[in-house]
Amino acid sequence: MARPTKHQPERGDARVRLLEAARSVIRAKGFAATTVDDLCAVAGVTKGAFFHHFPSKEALGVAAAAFWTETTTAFFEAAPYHQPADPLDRVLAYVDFRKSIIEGDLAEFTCLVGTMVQEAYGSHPAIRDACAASIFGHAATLEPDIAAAIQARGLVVDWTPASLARHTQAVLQGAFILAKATGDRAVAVESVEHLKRYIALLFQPNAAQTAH
Amino acid sequence: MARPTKHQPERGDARVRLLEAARSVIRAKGFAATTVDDLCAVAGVTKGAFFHHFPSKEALGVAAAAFWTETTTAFFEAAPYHQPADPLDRVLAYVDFRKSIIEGDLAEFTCLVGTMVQEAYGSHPAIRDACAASIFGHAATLEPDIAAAIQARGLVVDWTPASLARHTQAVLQGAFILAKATGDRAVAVESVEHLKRYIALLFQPNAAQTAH
DNA sequence: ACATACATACCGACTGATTGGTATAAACTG
DNA sequence: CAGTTTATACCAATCAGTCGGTATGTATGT
Repeated sequence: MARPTKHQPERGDARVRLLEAARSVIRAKGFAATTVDDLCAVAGVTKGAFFHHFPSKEALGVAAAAFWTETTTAFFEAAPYHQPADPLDRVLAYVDFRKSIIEGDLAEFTCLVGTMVQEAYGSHPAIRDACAASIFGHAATLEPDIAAAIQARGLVVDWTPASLARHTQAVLQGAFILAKATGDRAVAVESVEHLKRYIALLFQPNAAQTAH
Repeated sequence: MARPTKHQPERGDARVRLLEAARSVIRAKGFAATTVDDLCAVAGVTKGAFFHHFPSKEALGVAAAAFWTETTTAFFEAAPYHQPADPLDRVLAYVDFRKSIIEGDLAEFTCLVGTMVQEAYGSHPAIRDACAASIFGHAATLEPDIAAAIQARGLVVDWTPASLARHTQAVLQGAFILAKATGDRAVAVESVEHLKRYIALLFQPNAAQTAH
């Protein structure tokens, strides 16, 4: 993957710099409003380099989603929320961890693929699929802990581990939208706290769990 | 509604048709990818008419958000979820109602202002503010019933009615994103059911409510 | 009654800037 | 040298926005 280049020793190669530029610019402006020239300027490359590495702007969108999947997967695998011995504690630690990384600028903590899929779902199926794979692939990593938490407590529930895992992602994506609307991350933190409270209540003994 | 007067011949015809076009096209393609020509074609008017009614594309975005607020406010005021005598039942009926209107095409049940604010929050502050007013104005309509439900049960809680009201909107917005990613509304319905279960658990007697 | 003056609603050809994408050559690497 | 990567110049298409013009209705003064 990484090829040694003496052409521009300090900076990474053009492809990665373009993907990093896409990650930040698209999160701030959206996919459609981001121009190829924007990305070239931020990455410090020319259009020739852009179209050498990506056949089209849409292809860059797909690659940016895949790049997002790679980097976030590594990030969450290395995160400390896997340490608790009890599976429920791991799930709650995940939510706490997600809360703790809501820091800094909006474009730094919001989700690239959640932003992109809103614009791409109708016009760019390839981007939509890459975003869906990213979101639901990440959600799937939560399922084993949720399932183990149910079993450890002998709970009988009318929902599935997969659906709760997806729900956590829905809350996060929605929290990001509200944060963008207010310009304040506090409203996002607040929703994540409601999510944590929900999970705690779900696993509380003797809770009558009926939604219908 | 109102017959066109002599002084205002066919008033609102072109303007309202453009706003209705914006409502559907922007929900399907996003704000940036929607062109003025798109809107004119769908509304059946010319560009001259567009710029007669709106000074800029951004101004149309603001007007579309205001139009969305007007129409949805009327829609929710007329909805049947206000009927139950018990305030908690009204809140749960609201969630059920939101679930029941997740029907048909994605661009028919998703939220215009939630879609727009993602693209506009950085580049178009006027649109962002109009979207924020729409989302949080709607959330605020839930607060009295939530507060009444707390009081009716003599509950002591470590969260506010306003924060729970905002959380309902976060879940809905996030549910729409997941639905756009899958192309299937089922995943959105699923999250709304988790939301309902959460609210039911919050108001269940003897629930130890601690999130921290 | 009638002309003048003005306001509103809309039309559609046009424009200057910008867009995604291409052509081709130069520069670097092994 | 051969292959890969990057630079520069360019293009056709498209974009938001402009502008002169038409049609219709209202207000006012005489």
